[in-house]
Amino acid sequence: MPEQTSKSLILQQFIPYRMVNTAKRISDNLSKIYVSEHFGVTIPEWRILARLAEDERLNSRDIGRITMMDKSKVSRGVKLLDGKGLLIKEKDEQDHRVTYLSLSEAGCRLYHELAPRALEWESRLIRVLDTSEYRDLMRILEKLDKQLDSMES
Amino acid sequence: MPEQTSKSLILQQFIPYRMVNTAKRISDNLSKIYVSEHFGVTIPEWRILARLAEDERLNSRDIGRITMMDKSKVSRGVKLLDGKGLLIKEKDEQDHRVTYLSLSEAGCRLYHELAPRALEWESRLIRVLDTSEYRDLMRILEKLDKQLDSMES
DNA sequence: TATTATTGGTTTCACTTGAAACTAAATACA
DNA sequence: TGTATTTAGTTTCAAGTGAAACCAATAATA
Repeated sequence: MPEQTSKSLILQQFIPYRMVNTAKRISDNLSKIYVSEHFGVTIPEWRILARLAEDERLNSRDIGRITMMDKSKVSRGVKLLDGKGLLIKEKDEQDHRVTYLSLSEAGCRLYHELAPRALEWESRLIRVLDTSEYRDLMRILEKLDKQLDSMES
Repeated sequence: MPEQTSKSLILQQFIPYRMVNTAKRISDNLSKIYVSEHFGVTIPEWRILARLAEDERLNSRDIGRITMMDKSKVSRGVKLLDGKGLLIKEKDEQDHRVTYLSLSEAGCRLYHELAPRALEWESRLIRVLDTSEYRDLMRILEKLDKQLDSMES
């Protein structure tokens, strides 16, 4: 009987480890753009901003669902953005629990300052991938996401 | 003059966003195995454990450098593992600042309980990728890491 | 219509995190 | 030598996090 049947775990070849490490580096580096670099926006704020730039009049719940942030995070992000006058809030007339959020003038302006820099940073990052690799990565991420859906349920 | 030259940012197609989201889901799900599932090991502890299983007699600094954890995290992880009797510590005779760490009997045993489950979880995750996609992903992660190295400097 | 369950959103609380300060030891250099 | 710098590792502190409790409003059901 072999004393150690299992294929051994080598951290450098362990997908979860690699993905998490690389993603953290990406997040840390990119976030420097909006967090420090004179914009003073947190990551949750940035996500909400970006999401509202794509779709007007979302409520917190929608934003949470779409961006995979739990409701506390969204709530705090919204509070911060609102405090800076970057949002427009509209209470739903029918359902008084929900508030629709959109970007104010200032919110739009900030977004249009930030987005090009974020895109520029991304393009510098993925410059090392050729077009097929870029498509591969997207497809792989989609597949992994789908698999996670099924593993979570 | 065009009023909006920049390619617009769509969150779902923005690599940093996608990578960070997927990696977080992976981390959250996998960590359930060792955090809760009757092992009670934190993520930093697990990383140190796994790393020491691969290489004996590392000091905290080495572990930090290799696993990309800052020294506070390593320090706390080591303290926890040591408190459970999972480590062997040896002070360097020449340099009294450094302590070499190895797995104790119990540490080895715990590792050999955990590793197969982690690998099993990984294999369930990547089951959706065909062999070429698996290789693609590894190569892409390597390229991104290398690019991050150069962007950070 | 009263009662119960559900939902959108906020807040609390215990825990984790990383930057910075710190300690102790070793090294460099005057 | 002695003084300044660097390094291994710990601790402190302020901030961020998510689970759970909570509040108010709506929907479901008796």
